[in-house]
Parts: sequence; C-alpha cells; structure tokens
Amino acid sequence: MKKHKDYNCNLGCMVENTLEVIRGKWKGIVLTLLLDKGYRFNELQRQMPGVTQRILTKQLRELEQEGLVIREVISHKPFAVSYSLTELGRTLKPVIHCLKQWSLEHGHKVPALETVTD
Amino acid sequence: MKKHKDYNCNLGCMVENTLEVIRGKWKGIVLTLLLDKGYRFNELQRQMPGVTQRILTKQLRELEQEGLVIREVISHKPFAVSYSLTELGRTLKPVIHCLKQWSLEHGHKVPALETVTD
DNA sequence: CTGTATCCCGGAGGATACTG
DNA sequence: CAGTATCCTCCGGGATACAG
Repeated sequence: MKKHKDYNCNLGCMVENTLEVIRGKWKGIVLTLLLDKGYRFNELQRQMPGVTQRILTKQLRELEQEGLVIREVISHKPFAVSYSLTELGRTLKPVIHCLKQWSLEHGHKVPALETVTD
Repeated sequence: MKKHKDYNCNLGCMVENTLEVIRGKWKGIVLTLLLDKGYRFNELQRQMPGVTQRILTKQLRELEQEGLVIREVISHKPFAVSYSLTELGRTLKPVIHCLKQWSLEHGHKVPALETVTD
C-alpha cells in the first residue's frame, strides 16, 4: 500500500498515486461530503451508516496526514471537532466529479454493480 | 468489497461505485495501458514489474467480468491471448485521465507519496 | 462527543510449482 | 505462452469496550 516507485513510473504509476490516496473504503464518501462543506465527526458518521468510529477516525487520520483534510477542535466544553478539506484536498474536486459522473453514466452497465440488489 | 446499496446512495455512494471498479491494486495500471492499445498477457506483465501471473490474471478476470476488458485468444499454435478494452471500458478514459492529471499536478504535494524514497 | 485500546477476521495479494 | 492449483502472509476493516 506504500510503494509506487518500485517500477518505471512512466504511465500507469501516476494513476496509482492518485488512487492510493482515495483507495480507503470510506475515503471516497468522506471526500465527497467534505467537498460540500465542513462536518463534525458525528455528522460524518451519521452520513455514512456502516462505518465505525475507529474506522472513520482512521480514514480521517490518513487523509489528514496526506494533507487533504484538516481537523479542528471547535469547542472543548461540549467536545466538538470539525473536519474540512485543505486547499490540496479541494483540488480533488474534479477527480471526485469524474468518479461520480462515470458512475451516473455507466455504473449501471457494470454487472457486478447492479447485481447488488440483495 | 461488494456492498454499495446498504446506505443512502444520495451522494458519495456513486463515487464508491466507480472506485470499486478500479480499486484493485493493479487495475489502474492495466486500464491505463489498455487505454492505449491492446496487449498480450506477457506484454502486460512486462509493463508492470512486480505483479505475478496469478494476480494479473485475477485482476484481468475481474475487469472482464465487470465488462471493461475483453479477452481474445489470438493464436493456438504459439498460444497467444490479447486483452483490450470494451466500449464500456473505454468510457473510463476521462476518469483515468483525471486521476493521472491530479497526480501530475498535485501528487507531489502529498507527503505520503513523496516520502517513498526508500 | 470524539476518540483510543484490544481483539478478531476475511480476503486481497503474493510465492511457487505445475499444466495445456 | 497463458493460466491454474496450493499455500501463506499481511493488513484493512470491523466489533466492542473503555477514556478524556
């Protein structure tokens, strides 16, 4: 999960670099959400049913270390934290848009994706 | 790896759909390569040092089942197989382009990505 | 409310050897 | 050349409980 330079980085490697950043199971959704506006931790969690605190925290930490997300302590009294995108994180907008767009236009043609009607 | 409908699919879910299709470790490179031209199995493998036959086969099979890649037996005498993109696979071009583009423009700003100088 | 600490598990990915 | 068959490792993801 941490190697990208071990082969000639002429072509597909670039794609790998970007993919690595958003490959985490919940990062796509997190980024999509944060692209819209800042979120508090529990707001985020509420928006993505299924994710546990530990995992969400983990994904956020990773995004933070990648410089895509900022974590800010809003208040201490009632402990509150806000997550939002950095400038760098915001540059992912076109990427996220591409992904979303493709899903809208062609996602339904992918057998594996529409078979999930369980 | 196979669930996308278990939560409200209003926003980030779409992104997830697309991501799922290209999340495999070598799929990004495979798609990037095939976007250029058709490849024989061993040509593909040669282009991506580090991948084993088993894994490459697996990734290709998955892409095939997702309707993105076509496998064609070229010749039997000297056994030869060709892999290429389907029409659907070709629609991923803008997506791949986005990913590549982002890596070119911003990839170097990601700490985790440039730290890989080991 | 927002985390961390443990323990756990499946499966993606890999190494190796064999086959048509 | 292209692919399958085994076996194995590792870690991302999850469940649960606890803590500041």
